[in-house]
Amino acid sequence: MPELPEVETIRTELAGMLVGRTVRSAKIGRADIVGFPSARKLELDVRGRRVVAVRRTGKYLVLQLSGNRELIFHLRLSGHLELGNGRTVPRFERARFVLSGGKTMSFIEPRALGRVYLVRAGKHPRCLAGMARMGLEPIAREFTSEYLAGKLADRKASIKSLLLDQRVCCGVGNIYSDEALFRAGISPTRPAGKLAQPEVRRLGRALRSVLRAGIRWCGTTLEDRRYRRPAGAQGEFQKHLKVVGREGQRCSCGGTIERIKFGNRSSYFCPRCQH
DNA sequence: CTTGTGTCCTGTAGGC
DNA sequence: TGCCTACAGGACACAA
Repeated sequence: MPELPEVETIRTELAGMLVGRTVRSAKIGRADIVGFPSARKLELDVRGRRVVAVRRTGKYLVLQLSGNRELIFHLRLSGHLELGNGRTVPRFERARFVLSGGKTMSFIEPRALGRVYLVRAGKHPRCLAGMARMGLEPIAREFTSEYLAGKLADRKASIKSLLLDQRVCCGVGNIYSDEALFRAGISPTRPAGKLAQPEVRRLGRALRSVLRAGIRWCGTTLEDRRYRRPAGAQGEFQKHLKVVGREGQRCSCGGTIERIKFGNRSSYFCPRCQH
């Protein structure tokens, strides 16, 4: 569930707290959340490394460490990172990093689908292959309507499913894709290749603006999900959602928001605003 | 290559 | 009260 705006919010907050500190120790509480190399190897190899920078690429959070290492997190659906002082053990803590100065960073993941990886900088194992194949972020300068049009051309799959494909535009997930399609006035079920040029332009602009707004409001915290900022605060963008979570409610146009299923995921839209 | 489907994972909500 | 099932969904494996 953490999408680009949530991970970017986490990145900013972590950077202020972590950069310059050294990882004193790491404890993996549950081995299968380590995607690479292994729980034991990660614990041993991360020790003593200094956090040089905190970066983000798509939904991946990258802690750049001294000695040419990257500690990479993917929070998937329910993962989050929490800063603490070492006095308490949060519920669902799967990994803990103790830093110089007594701070701790807990990797909390109730569903255990999120992953942490420790790799040589730039050298990604097979389990991180998706990272190398990611498309441009909609907030990148190079993300033009020509770029988006090229990705959608001749594709028969629905625009909704392609927006979720990280090779098309990375960082977008279920919430922000629905909100962008609403703002662009495009139905999620439309075959991507059938979008007209002005629609693609509108969609590109909508993606950009909705992600920027998500960042500005520090992400989306929905009632039934667990996104929290590392210091514990909630996001605020849920107050600005137009369709997500509003099934059966009135759209500002007077129509009723609907929810449809795409395989395993749901998509919210207004059939009167979106065509 | 493209597209659709199943799988992972487990707390929570809702039904009976 | 308590058990059971469905659901949430990002990424990837896999089938057609």
